Amino acid sequence: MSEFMPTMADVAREAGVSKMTVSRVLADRDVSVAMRERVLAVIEQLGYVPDASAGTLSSGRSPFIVALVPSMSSSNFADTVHSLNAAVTAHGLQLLLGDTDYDLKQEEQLLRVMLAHRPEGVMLTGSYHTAATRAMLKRSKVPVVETWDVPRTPIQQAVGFSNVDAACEMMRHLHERGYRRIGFIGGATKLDRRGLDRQMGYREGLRLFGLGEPRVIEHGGSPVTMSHGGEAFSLLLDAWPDTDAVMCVSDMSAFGALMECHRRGIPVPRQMAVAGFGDFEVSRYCFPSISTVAVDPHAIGRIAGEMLLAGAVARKSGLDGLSEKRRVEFQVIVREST
Amino acid sequence: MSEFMPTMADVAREAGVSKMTVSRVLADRDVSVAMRERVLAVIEQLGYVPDASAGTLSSGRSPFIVALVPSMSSSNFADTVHSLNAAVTAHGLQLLLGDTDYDLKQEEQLLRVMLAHRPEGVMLTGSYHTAATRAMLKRSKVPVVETWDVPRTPIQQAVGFSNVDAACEMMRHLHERGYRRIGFIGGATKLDRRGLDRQMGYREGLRLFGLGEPRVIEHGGSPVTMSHGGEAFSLLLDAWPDTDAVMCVSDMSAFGALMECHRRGIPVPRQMAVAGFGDFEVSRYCFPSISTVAVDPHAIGRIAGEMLLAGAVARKSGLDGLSEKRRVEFQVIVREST
DNA sequence: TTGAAAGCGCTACCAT
DNA sequence: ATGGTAGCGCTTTCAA
Repeated sequence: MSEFMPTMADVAREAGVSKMTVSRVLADRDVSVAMRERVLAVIEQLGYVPDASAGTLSSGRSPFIVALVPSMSSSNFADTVHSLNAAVTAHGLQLLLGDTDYDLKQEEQLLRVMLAHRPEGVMLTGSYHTAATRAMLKRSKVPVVETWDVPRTPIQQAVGFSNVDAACEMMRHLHERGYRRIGFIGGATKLDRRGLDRQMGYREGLRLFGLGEPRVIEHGGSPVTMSHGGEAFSLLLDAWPDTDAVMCVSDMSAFGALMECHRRGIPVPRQMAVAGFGDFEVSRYCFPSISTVAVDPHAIGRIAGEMLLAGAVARKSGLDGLSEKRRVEFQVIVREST
Repeated sequence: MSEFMPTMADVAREAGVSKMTVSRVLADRDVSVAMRERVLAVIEQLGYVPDASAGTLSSGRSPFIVALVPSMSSSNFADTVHSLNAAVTAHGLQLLLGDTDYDLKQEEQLLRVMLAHRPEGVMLTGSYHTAATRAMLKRSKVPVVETWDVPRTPIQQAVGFSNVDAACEMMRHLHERGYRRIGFIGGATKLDRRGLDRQMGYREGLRLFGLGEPRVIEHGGSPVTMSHGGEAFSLLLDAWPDTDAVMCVSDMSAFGALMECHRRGIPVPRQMAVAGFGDFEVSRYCFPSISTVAVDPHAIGRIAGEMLLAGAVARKSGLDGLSEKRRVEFQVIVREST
């Protein structure tokens, strides 16, 4: 087998046509049926694969949409990415995916590398970014959508919900159920702004319903894990033994807390209520099932895709910076644990 | 603000040097300190971002490693990808990630698109692929590594373990514990070959230890979910009420089965043992904790990265097709559920 | 250490 | 419906 990698010129020569005809066949433009078949046969026979960088350079059109998430292991973000992917793939684009590990500085560096591919759009997670990140995005004129949060002043477009409000709704539910000594467990890291917003919602709920001083345990890094939840719950009980409900920053930690209750023989919800956030699979199927705040990660991904596509069209028409905010619903799902 | 996107030529002119000097500064080649600083200042001031497609086209070197996984939502694959990413990022490469949805035909189509970027390497999941996939890979001469399985005849390199053997080891454990009427629950789809291999291991275990006829429930699609597990477990009890242990194709379904036991008041493991596969977080922290087969997804990703990097070097030296198989350890982890 | 020229493989544009 | 030419922005190669 030859070491040789065929180019469009090879296909053209072999088929006895011009490069342009080959290019048109691949782009599905106007070519006669006979011609198309002849060219396709040669492509097949040679095993020709077009070179994307040449195409991009020549046309000025990139096939990429950049998507930056804090973690791919989180099913929420994985779901958002999956739907975003479906949305953009339908338009012939592909995802260039990056994993920031909950680190804004790393988000900035990743973005710098990825902008070199001149993407048609950029999806970011959250509304907190470095100044350099914002500057790069502004300068590049690329369509941008921030997700999972709705900032007061988005870079451009945004789709998400208020984590503060959502957490506060869960507090309303707990209060209505009669719980009065409610604790909160979340991560120790300042990097997870959505987690901090949820804690703010908890505090707002305390004030709103007159539930006294905060009982907050910050423990563990990002992403929040089940074991963090169990440990944090133990710390919470040490600090405030009379706690009658615990609100968790995520279903993962809620599950950890719930299992710790099992181990200690604490009946849930009779003696201790447990609330989660995110509607992860585990909270629906565990026993007792965990009350949680449900959002639709797929909707976020799908809408982000639509916004980016619209932004790409707008940019081509010379229009500047769409600026739309869209909110997705969140909903307190009451299950057995509260 | 201008609509204009600066090129290397702009930087060069502004700095009063040639394009080559700018290129060298960016590549960190030999340039005098004074010159470097002058150029970097202009780059900063202009907000210049190099164009990756031009660079790729000109140098013939792509910055991409392609990674194709059945699903990003599975934490096992997410972990593998994470480690692969760490390994290749250290060498200045970036991942082009694809999600096949457990569909070999989609794997083929994704690969076709991604080969257009002339990647330096390709990571595949599993050892089953379409003929066209194999042909493309062979022709492109790109370094390839198959993961999560160790095929008899890999396309090139492979890193993984035998799912058959691993499942059989779990059967040995169950047999030693005294269980004799063991069922198996897995997915209904033929697409998950690793799942089928695990079922084969179950059947081999039955024969090896003289445990009678198979009790197999195939239920639900890919990826396997917790709810599939609960439903399949119910079907298993309907079909073979005297079952005393259930081996599950994944920790997800094992957890579903375990929760179904809770609901039915079946004590675990006294009346029913539950075994999983994959050592997911949930199996370690649930109650009772679930015995499982642990593999190291991070090791698979890291080794895959090393193999690909080695393959890229070999290719540059004109060498052809490295062919190495590496096995990672698996281990039966005994917990409370068996 | 720096520069000039050529060319990577493709598509836009204008002809025919 | 098809072809020819120019050029995208960079790196390679060779020269100074």
